[in-house]
Amino acid sequence: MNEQKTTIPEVFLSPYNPAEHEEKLYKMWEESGFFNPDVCIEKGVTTPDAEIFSIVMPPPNANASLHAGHALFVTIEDIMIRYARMQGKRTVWFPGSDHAGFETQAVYERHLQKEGRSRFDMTGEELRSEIWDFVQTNKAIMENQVRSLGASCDWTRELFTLDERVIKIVHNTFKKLEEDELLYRGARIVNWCPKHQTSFSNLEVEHEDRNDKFYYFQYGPFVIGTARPETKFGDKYVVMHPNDERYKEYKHGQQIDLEWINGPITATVIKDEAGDPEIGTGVMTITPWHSGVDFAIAKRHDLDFEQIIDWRGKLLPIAGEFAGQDIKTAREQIVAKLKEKGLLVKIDENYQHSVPCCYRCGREIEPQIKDQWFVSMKPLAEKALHALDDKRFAFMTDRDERVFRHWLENIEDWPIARQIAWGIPIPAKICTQCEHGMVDLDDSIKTCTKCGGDVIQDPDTFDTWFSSGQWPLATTSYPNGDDFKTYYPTSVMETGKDIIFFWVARMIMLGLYRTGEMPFKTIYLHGMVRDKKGLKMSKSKGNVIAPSEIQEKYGTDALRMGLIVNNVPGADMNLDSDKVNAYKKFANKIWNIARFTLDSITDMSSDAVLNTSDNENIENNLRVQIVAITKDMDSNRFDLAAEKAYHFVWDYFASTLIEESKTLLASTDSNIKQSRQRLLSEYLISALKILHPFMPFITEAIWQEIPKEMKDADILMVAKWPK
RNA sequence: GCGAGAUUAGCUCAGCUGGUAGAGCGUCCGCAUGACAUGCGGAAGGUCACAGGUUCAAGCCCUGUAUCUCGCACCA
Repeated sequence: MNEQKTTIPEVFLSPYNPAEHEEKLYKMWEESGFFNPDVCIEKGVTTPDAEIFSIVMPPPNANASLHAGHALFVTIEDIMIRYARMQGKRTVWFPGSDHAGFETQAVYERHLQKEGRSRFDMTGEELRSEIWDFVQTNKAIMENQVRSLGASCDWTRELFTLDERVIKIVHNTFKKLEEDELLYRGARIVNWCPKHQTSFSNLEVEHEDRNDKFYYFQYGPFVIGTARPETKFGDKYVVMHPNDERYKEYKHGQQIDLEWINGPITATVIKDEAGDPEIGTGVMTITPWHSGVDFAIAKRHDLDFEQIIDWRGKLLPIAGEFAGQDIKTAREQIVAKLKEKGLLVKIDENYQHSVPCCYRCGREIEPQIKDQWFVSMKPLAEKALHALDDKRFAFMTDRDERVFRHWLENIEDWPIARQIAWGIPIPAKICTQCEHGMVDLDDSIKTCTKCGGDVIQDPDTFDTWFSSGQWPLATTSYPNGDDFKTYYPTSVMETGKDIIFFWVARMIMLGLYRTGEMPFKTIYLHGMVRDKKGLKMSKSKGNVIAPSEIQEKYGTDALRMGLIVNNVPGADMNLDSDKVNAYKKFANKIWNIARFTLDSITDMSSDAVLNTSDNENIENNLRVQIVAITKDMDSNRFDLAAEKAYHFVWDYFASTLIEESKTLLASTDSNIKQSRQRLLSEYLISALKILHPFMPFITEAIWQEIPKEMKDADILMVAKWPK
């Protein structure tokens, strides 16, 4: 120990203990007001005309604790924000939380189920009110977890997706879509989940590959094939390709009497190009109410529509003796009856197909016809494609751009209503007589504008993604807010690649639609966080890693480093606690570097002159590292920047510089000694700054122990990025 | 069916515009050395999936093959 002086603060005498510092430091940051750019301007940390850097946080669902994916996005975005702030940019990060309509309701329904209750025994109002309370509690927990991760977002600008401001924008968009004739209400095929009793967009439907039986039945003179005999009761149209030579004797519109499941029927021949001669026998019957393809054929030829299966998945009276049966149990019995009647030709036991399922419960989706609000997406998608062509925004990686483009070029209209209580109500009236729907923002419509009949409030709510798609508008207070004028378009949209269509594409389309401008300039999509073996985390596998547990065990800084190093933008990454532990050790290393450095410095004045070799060291070593790391930061390669910083600090600063300093500091030549002290001081200051975006807590904890004369700011968070 | 990505040390993965392979963990040997044993010094371990090609030079570029993963779409 150096006998001359003992300025070393006592905290350094024991290893770095994250739990001791993190909460206090976050409180200090939050109370300093520097998360808020207005305060930064007021206190001279940044200037009003400084370059703008803004991010809208993907609002976590207010229905559960944070998972590893949240920890990843908070880390990446906080790195961006802290880096920008240290560069003196006018920086803001808009936090928020999402009511997550269907998701939250589904979570809450499970709670109800545990209590032996069901939402179907409650009014929408009761359900809404209970979920509201549930969400308030979870929202607070979630926000504190975001804080614990070190997120330097501006809480004074926080927003919830059910706040008035959001609802107003969403309602106005709905109205504008109607005025621009981009909104229509019509009876179309929807993806209906018989369990959740709501419709979904195509994005919410998952396809499960299955091996099922495929049945061939005699249908008059034809043999038809189907995997779903239970839908066939109403089939009275037989479709084939117009050019199929095998069936040229049959004419379009020709009627044929034949025996079918429940007795004789009259079938009509339809020639349509949707009939693929290559599949099965080239002949099919159609069920327009329960199939999108069949629906389209029926529309083209103005055919009848009949519902066979009810909203709960049970057969309707058209099924005769099978009415009331659940379709899952009815199938075999129907086949048995057809066999009895001699109409079963054969069964292919090994038919491979993929079945649409509810992404949440896995139950088979039943296509149904339902009157729904749809948004015409093609005009909106074209605007987005033009913006992409004009390079008004860019993806970090080309592959994201290709995927995005492909989706937009093949976009389908968007059903935006959900039959659930938890969400933003659709401001519309529905006629009880003619089903006509009327947009009504101010509750002024009392009778049907079409038939004069009675109207009721539309009981549905918006698809969560319809409101989330307007999130950048809401957070910045479109259209008149100062934030909108200052921070829109935002600099970067950073979110998971799994929601590129759900969210990113919708924000782009709706943002362009409302403002004519892109909601953001750069899109950074991160991959999924998996467990240490690369498996998807799931409760059933028991491999879910809760960020809070990792934080407690290794510290938040270590978690952040574990999430960022080696994590290539867009690629999935594996979270391994051994890796996080390595960064816990690194945190302790930094701690001891600071201890050694501060202990070595006897003279705090910065006027010590660097000797030639130390000066060269700064120029050829420190500066070079800073430039390299800054370059990685500027290209959003935080994985590389973090790794460089790690090696620079450990392998050079600690292993080389400090080791050689031990002899130099003992020199009797005061110039050598003082020069060395100043060199170490510069290294420490720079290292802390470089590491701060990645490891904000420990770097700030050390910064707070550094004598004022040595530093350019009281709080590291607002110190200047080194050059 | 359309499209994308992956294949590098025992494990999990980096390697940015081509120049004799890197990290973490693990393994082996040694060590109290003005901070740190959450440490220090050292070592072993890779024909960079395979086959061709371009180049003075290829893990990196081109062609093909194999295996795996993911996304989208369709299904009578």
